[in-house]
Amino acid sequence: MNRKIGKIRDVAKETGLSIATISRVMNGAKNVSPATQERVLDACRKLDYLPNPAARALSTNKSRTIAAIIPTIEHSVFAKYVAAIEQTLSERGYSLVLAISNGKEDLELAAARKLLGMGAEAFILSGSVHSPELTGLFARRSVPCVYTSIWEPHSAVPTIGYDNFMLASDAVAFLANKGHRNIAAIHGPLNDSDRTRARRSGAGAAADAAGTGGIALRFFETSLDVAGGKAAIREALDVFGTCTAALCFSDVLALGVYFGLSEIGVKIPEEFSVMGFDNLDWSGTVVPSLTTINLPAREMGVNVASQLTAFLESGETVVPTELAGHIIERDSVARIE
Amino acid sequence: MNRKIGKIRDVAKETGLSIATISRVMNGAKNVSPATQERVLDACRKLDYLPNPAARALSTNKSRTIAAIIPTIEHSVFAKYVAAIEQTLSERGYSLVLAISNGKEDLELAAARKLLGMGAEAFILSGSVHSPELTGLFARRSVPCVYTSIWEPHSAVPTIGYDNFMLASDAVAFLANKGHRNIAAIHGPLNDSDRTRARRSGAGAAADAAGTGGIALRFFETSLDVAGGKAAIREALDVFGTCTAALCFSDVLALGVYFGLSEIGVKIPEEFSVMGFDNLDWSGTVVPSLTTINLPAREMGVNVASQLTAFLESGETVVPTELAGHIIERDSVARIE
DNA sequence: CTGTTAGCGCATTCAG
DNA sequence: CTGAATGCGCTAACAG
Repeated sequence: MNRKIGKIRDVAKETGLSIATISRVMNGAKNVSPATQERVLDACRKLDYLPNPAARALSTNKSRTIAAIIPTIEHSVFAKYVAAIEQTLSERGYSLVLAISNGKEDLELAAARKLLGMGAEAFILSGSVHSPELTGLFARRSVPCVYTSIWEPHSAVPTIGYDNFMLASDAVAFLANKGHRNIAAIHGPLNDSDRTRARRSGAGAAADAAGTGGIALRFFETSLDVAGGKAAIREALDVFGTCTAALCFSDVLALGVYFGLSEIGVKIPEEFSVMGFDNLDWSGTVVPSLTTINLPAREMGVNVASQLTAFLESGETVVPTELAGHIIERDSVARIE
Repeated sequence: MNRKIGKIRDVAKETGLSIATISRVMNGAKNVSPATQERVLDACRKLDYLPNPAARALSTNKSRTIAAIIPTIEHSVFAKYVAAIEQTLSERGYSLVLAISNGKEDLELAAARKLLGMGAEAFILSGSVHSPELTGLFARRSVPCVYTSIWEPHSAVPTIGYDNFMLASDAVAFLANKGHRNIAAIHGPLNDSDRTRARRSGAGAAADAAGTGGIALRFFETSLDVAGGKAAIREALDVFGTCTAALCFSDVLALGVYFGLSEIGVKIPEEFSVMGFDNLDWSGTVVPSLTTINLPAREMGVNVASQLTAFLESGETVVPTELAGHIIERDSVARIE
């Protein structure tokens, strides 16, 4: 019991007003005379009073806290995304509680329970695959929730994100259009990510669409980091020597491919083409600059945060939103015959 | 007012017990018969009851929430650090509220106010330079707080981290020992980071210690990203053509240097040596592998989180802790004459 | 424009 | 081992 910190009554006493008035100015109610308003504000500063958040939350049934559970925050587009969420939430007077699931459903569920038990008013998840208990929990308590990094218009839960299937498909088409017929697709663990699975399906579909005698596409699963990319390209070259291009489902993997290739003296793009996914901040700086797919990480963060707060504030229903991703053509993919 | 969610009274009614008993089992009190305990737990599951965090916080005056304000979460060692904090806090039943300051004192202060007003029980900051209002605020309310990423044994606020001055100094000594006499030190914005300033001082001190005719060290300030590193090495080569090595105060900058050098066909380490700082996960994978300084980001996160929760739980005072960083010698630095 | 009053949901004495 | 009563600090009607 910290007796040092001022409560609303102390401010009331100090100003000779009632606690109701204090509460009013703390909440920006309009029906307070400017004079008393000033008086109250002064007293607050003097006593360095801050409303007790728990009491306020108990009264209003609102915590002004939103939870995000993300697969990882390290080496990836998620960092950018989280930063955007935090900023936007912050501007609107909300806080972000963060949990990391490592892509595991059980960890995600546990985190969600904890965060709920911590007062989170809404949840931001990644992807559309979650444990049934989780979705049940949210449904029963009618906790607003949105799935991000994906675009699934028919999902029961609103999605805000990009179409991974289509984007990967576009990437393959792009490569095909440049003359590449044998493509190694390098991706992270399938188990942990429905986004990766969608991208894989999309790439496969595009390859199939090219018809017989069309595109040979082989997949290489690896760890989602630079070392993974490096190992994968080595393997790809080994077992799929005819491939002329690598499509990496993350720029991080592409960076690994760069170094794997550099190590064995293969020149990009003259001898081998590389394409990424994410458009991380350094992708235009590497040499050669990386042709990749821009994912609207920042917009996505801003969008979810805005919509969720708007819903919480005024009940505006969250509208599923597709954010465009697009190919950024730079120098790492060559046209070949 | 969500009338769907169960309150403690509903559970009491359901089990025919009193709310006090329910409260007891929810809090793991020992003085409850195993039988009733079971009964209560069943009812909780059935009604899918979760204690209201605000009410609980109001009663106990504890929110089980810890705030971290970090300069950035993108492209850097901070992501790893934050992940470690989150995991550790999570294991101990605490939540992490995150705010990003971009290294600006005013943003940091604003964030702190918000987080305090949100119920954060303790704060994790980076570096030792903070606005006086901030420190005053914490002091008056006696909010536990620790400074991280630095080591300053005499600081009034406990620090948990590494000695940036010493580490940078060691790095210069290491390079000098390899025969380098003209070194370009590349770093991010000085204004935003006392860690950077400490590293700069340390590097300078080491150079001076080498005495007259010793080390020529020139500093290049740039943006803290890959592009910044690339631009800086170009400038360094331009105005300090005699330098034979670049000491980068972040691996991210070193990566930029790699590409800047690659672009103009300068070979590492044969023609130019590069040293980093951070030991990011990819630093051993790049080609050539990067000689850098390992910063104990993960340990630091675990340490702060553990100590802070221990303090909140049982009042164990936070003990300032120096975490060792050390040089990881790999292939990017050559010995020269 | 300002004051009074009644809970918000739970932890916690204190009895029994 | 269990129940009844009190109050945490604040917001939100409702009065005036």
